[in-house]
Amino acid sequence: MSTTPQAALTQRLRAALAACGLPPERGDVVAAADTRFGDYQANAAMVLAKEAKRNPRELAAQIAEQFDGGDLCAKPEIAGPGFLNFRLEPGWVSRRVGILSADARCGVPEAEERLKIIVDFSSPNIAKPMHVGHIRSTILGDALSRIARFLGHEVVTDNHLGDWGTQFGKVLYGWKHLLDRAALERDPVAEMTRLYREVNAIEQTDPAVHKAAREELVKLQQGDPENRAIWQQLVDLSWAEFEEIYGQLGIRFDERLGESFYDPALAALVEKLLADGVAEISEGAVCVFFRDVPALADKPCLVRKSDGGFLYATTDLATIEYREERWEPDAIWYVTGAPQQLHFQQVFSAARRMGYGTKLEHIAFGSILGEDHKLMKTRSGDNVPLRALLDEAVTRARAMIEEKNPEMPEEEKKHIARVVGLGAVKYAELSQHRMTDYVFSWSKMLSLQGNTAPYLQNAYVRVRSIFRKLGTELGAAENISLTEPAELALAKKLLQFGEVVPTVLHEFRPNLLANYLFETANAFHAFYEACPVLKAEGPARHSRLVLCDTTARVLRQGLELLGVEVPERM
RNA sequence: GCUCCCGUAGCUCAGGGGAUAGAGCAGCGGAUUUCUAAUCCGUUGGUCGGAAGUUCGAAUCUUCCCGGGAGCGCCA
Repeated sequence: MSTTPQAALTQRLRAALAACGLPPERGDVVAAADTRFGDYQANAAMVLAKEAKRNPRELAAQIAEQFDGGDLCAKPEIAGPGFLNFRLEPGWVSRRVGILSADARCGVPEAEERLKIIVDFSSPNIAKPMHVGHIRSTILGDALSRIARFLGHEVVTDNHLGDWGTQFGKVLYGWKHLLDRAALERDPVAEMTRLYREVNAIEQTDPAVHKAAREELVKLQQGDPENRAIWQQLVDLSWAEFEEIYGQLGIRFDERLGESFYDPALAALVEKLLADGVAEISEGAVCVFFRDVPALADKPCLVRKSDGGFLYATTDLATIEYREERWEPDAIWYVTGAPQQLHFQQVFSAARRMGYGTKLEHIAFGSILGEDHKLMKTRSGDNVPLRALLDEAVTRARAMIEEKNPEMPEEEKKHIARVVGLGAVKYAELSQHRMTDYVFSWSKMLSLQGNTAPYLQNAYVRVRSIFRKLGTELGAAENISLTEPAELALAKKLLQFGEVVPTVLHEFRPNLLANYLFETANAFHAFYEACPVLKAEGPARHSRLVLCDTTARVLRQGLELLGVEVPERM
């Protein structure tokens, strides 16, 4: 089971084109823009007619004449300037739903070429709380990784922690002079943040402290055992908190090679860049110039400061070097915000200059805005801590359940609140085009109406409710017969799952999958209103049960690819 | 100054060469002895920021302009 309607139609259209003496590879078929015209459409006649200087409608007629739809569809209709419109046969759709219902992959074909992909995402900073700024990277990166894996690619997820850098001088100084042990035990990351801020404030007025903090940093970098041990504690305590959040979100990483991991390689890397003529010394710093790239002509990439220190770009290049040696990947995906576009342009250009041909992708995304349309912040102007945000999501979902189903057992309420609340936050991210700055709204993401996680989860729950009432699970899915418009509309949607999932990776767009799932849930709800299932009899009842079960499986699989769980009841 | 991203219904957003531009919310009008109405059906609402261009065809591609956001050698 890997043939989608689109693939089947494309194959047949190509045969028709070949029979007309036209280039078969031009026979692309796409889902119809408007279902009034049919289920699928081909624009090939218009394109080819222009090239051949022929009348498009005549050419369309000729193609239609040669088109053999078999039991898949009848002769295509010709409309407008030369559209070919295809309508799937209900019998064929019914049979395909039967096959789909037994397919573990829900009709999603595996990628033709199995790629090795490293996905670099989340990357929070040690000694600082994770905040909303990390949420998009984390959720997007996880969803893209899941989808790539499902399509058969070999994926390595790597959390490139911010565990090295100038901030540690301040934290180390604070740790030694201002540490509140009790506070550290209560909330380690909060205490680290306090230390950083406090030292940062004192530094402004006390040059001696500024100097001392710098010295702590230098000692750390030189491998001083005491500072190294404190640093390790900072990392461990921070990671423990991050892991709690990742656990809650159901996200795991194959690797967590932070910036510190690459530090030992930086000096040699810069020397190599100089020796190879990739970089040059300018104003005391080591830079890579891109004089041949107009957009970067006046924007060199610094890899070593005039004081000998290394930079963000240096670490990123060392990271590429390491990943190349260890994994020889086909692609590396960086899921980080749009403001870093210039940085990645530079790093990618430098990597090519170093001779690496790996496909490097910066998967950029926009910002999250508050209700005031400005960058989302707390009232005091700080970043919103991620943990508090996730807790609130669960609390709000809990309140909804409490209102709707107060009699539900405590254990189940808790579970559902988590699944619905966290699902809502994730889905709100993923249903949005990644480049848009979007406005964070609790009421919208938790609404049962519209393109939201609860709406989709509810569709799943409705199906499960039917099977609970039925008392048994489904037997063999044979002799499916779908005739009602609402049945067929839903069935055709389900068959498109295998068409949609692969497109997500073309431009890294999980929102395409989200849109599809929303349309599917919508089609299901409409079917649910129009077609009784348990009250139906004979073949209709059986067919509808299969349709329901397949809907549930597609919704569950689709949401799982987005990292969203489904409850059995809500 | 240079570069990148965004501008679509009152609001939040889809659609990124194809037909009469869609959805949710809000508004208006309906459907409930329920397989969970936590839903569904109907309806009002748009010079797709503006102007040129490419094309049989442009919200979509190109250029310029306007408006908003961001980034641009020694932070990450």
